[in-house]
Order: sequence, then structure tokens, then C-alpha cells
Amino acid sequence: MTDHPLDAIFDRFITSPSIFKNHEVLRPSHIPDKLPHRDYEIQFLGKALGSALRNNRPSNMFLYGKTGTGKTIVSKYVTKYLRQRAAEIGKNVILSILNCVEVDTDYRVLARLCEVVGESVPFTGLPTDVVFKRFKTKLDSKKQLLIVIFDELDKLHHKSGDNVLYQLTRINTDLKKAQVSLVCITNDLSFKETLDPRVRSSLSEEELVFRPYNAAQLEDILGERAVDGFNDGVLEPGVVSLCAALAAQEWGDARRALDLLRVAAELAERSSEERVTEVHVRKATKQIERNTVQEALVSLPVQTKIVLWSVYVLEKSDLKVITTGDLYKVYQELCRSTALEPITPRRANSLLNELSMLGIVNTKVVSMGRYGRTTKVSLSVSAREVRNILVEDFHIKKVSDFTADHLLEKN
DNA sequence: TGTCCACTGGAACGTACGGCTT
DNA sequence: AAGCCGTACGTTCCAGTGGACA
Repeated sequence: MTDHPLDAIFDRFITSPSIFKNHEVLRPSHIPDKLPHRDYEIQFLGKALGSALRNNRPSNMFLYGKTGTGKTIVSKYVTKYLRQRAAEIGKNVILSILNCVEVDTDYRVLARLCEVVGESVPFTGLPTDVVFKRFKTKLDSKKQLLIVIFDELDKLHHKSGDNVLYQLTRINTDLKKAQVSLVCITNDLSFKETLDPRVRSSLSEEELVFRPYNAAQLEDILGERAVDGFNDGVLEPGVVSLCAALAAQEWGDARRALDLLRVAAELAERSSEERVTEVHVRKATKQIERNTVQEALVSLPVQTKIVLWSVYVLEKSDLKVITTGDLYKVYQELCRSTALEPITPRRANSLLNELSMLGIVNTKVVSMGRYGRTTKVSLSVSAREVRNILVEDFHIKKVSDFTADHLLEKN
């Protein structure tokens, strides 16, 4: 065996004991056997969906609650078992959970539903109503119940309106053999008001609100997972309660609590320490924040990056307030320097709003009286981070030293 | 108190592209 | 091959507007 530069690192993985017993258990997507503090919700959903086992169509349902309050996991938990019991007694129950962040247009929803009933359709090319007809025909070809769960439904509605929802709420009147039930999950509490009234009333036959967990409940949840996820004695006392407390600070977000614990342990393992300490948890909070920003920034389209870089350039200047007017001037200059075709102010404004939705910039519409109405813009992530990530881009690299000073002298 | 700035943001439309049906 | 269709990205047009200032 020759000496390899990685020997020292790999040996450490082989020889020193691992912190993790089962890494998977610590991911938010894992469905444990027990879901602490969600008994009521599980019972509620179980009673509602359970009628599927008796040939009745379950009521349509609306589940509300903030991120990380267990809406998705409770749905998965209940449907997983429902599917099992239905199979045991030979009932035809099809369950489909659609994440509307990915499945975010009418067409994609229908394409997905076609898939689960066994009808193959191309991912583009067909008129939506044709896809709907094919779905309906295939579904109704035998006696079966389809339960569709729309996770983060507001993301679908945001882009495509109520069309598919409207069709699906009315589909049962046309079906002869099959039946459809809908479960809608959203974390936007005001979302229901924005729905078409006909859709709204038919979707909210039953409603359930998921309340945020408190710190003590989060601690139970983490404790439960830690038993299966970690080897004995690797967590210093206080680590779990710190994760719970930090996640409970904003609202009781179990996903965040779990991420904190997992990342803290990963950090400990990477620096080949044998125990996870509170210091690791503190580091984990920073790392998680950095990762989400990085992910968002890297995948931005070129034009959006240039718009964001304009914000960055203006933040670096000694301008007190950044308005869309100045921003567009800088943007045009940047386009000239990078030889990119500039988009119109209207479009640039939309991109800015998208950045704001992603939480990368702050925007606020303000009126300056005589001096018109505009939007105040500022970065809501650290300028250094924006720079570090954006200069990786081929176009931004060309203007990495660009300053706005000469433009501002004119004011 | 009315005016009017510098925008905002909705709506309709254009273009390129992949992919269907006939 | 022609005629559609959905999606993504963009443009053009323009009515609407908050509030400082004359």
C-alpha cells in the first residue's frame, strides 16, 4: 500500500466511532413510528380519511399551519397507514401527494395525476383540457378512490389560479365508478380568502389548524429522533434543548429544530470530535443560513443576477437610499459592460420583486410626494456573501470592480 | 387643497422552443 | 409537414397612486 494524501482523513472515518447511528432518521422527510404532540391531528385526519375504507368518499379538507408544524408529516403518516390497511382489505385507494413547489402549474398537476392512475402523457405539448379528459376517463375506468394531497397549495395558486382546483372539486359529479377527495395544505393562513368562492366552499368541508410546537414539545420530538439517530452519549446535555429553544424563538418550527441538530452533529463529526456541543449548534445556525442563501443565489438566471449586482453596487456606494430609478441606471451600465442586452424597467422590476420574494432583498414601495413614487431597495443578506457567490458567474466577473460613483455625481 | 412626479403593477401580446395530433 | 398547445422569458401600453409641495 502506498501513502495516499487522503489516508489520514479516511482512516479517521474508519477507526473513530461515528456520532450517527442512523443519519436518515434525522432528516425532516423521515416518517417516524411515533409523532409526539400530534395525536389530535392524526386522529382528526384518520377519522376523515378513514371513511375511504368503508367505500365513502372522504370530505375535502383544508390543513393550515406554519412551516414545520407537522402538516406534511402527519398527512404522510396517516396516508401511509391508510394505504397499508386499504391494501389489506383489497380496497382500491390511490394516494397522491403533490408538492406544489415543483408541481406548480395546472398542466403539471394533471400530468402527475395521470401518472398515478396509469395514463402516460408527455410533459408538454398537449392542451390542458385534453390531459384532463384523459385523466378522467382513465380514472373512471374502474371503481377506485383517489385522494390527492396538495402540499403548499398556495404555490400552485400563485402561478396558475384556481382552474385545476375548480375542475377537481366538480369532477365527482361526472364520475360514475371512481371518486376523488382533495386535501389542501397551506402555510398561508389568509390564502383561503383568495380562492374562488365556489372552490373555497367545496374544499373546506373540513378544516384543521396545526398550532406551532412550543420549546418543550420540540424537545420531545428531537429527543425521540435522537434515540434512533445518534449513538449513546454523543450529545452533550443541553444540546437538544438548545436546538429546541432556538427553533421555538420565531415559531415552533420542527423542521428547523431538526436541521439544527443534524447539522450540528455533522459539524462535530467533520472536525472529528466525539461529542456534539452547544458550540456546534451555534455554528450550525450560521451554516444553515449560509446554505439557503447560497442555494438561492447560485441558481438565479443571468438577468436576475445583474439586477442583484446592481443592488450590491449601490449598497457599496455612499447613497443613503436605493430607488428603482437609480437601480435601473446602474443596471444599464452593467449590461453595457457585460455586453448583455438590457431588459426593460418593467421586467427588471418584476425580477426585483422575485428577489424580494426569495428574501434576498428588501423592497418597500414609498411615495416621495412631488418627487414621485418608487421602491426603496436594500440587501437582506450580507453583501459579502452576495459578492462571493455572484463573482463566480462569468458575466458578473467582468464587472466585479464596477462602482456607481460616476453615475451618482450627476444627482 | 389640488397637482403632479416617478414610478408600480396589471393585462395583453410576442417569440422561441419542445412536443403533441392528424 | 402543418397546426396546435404549454412554458419561459420578455415587451408594450397604460391606468393608478401616495404624499410633498405650491
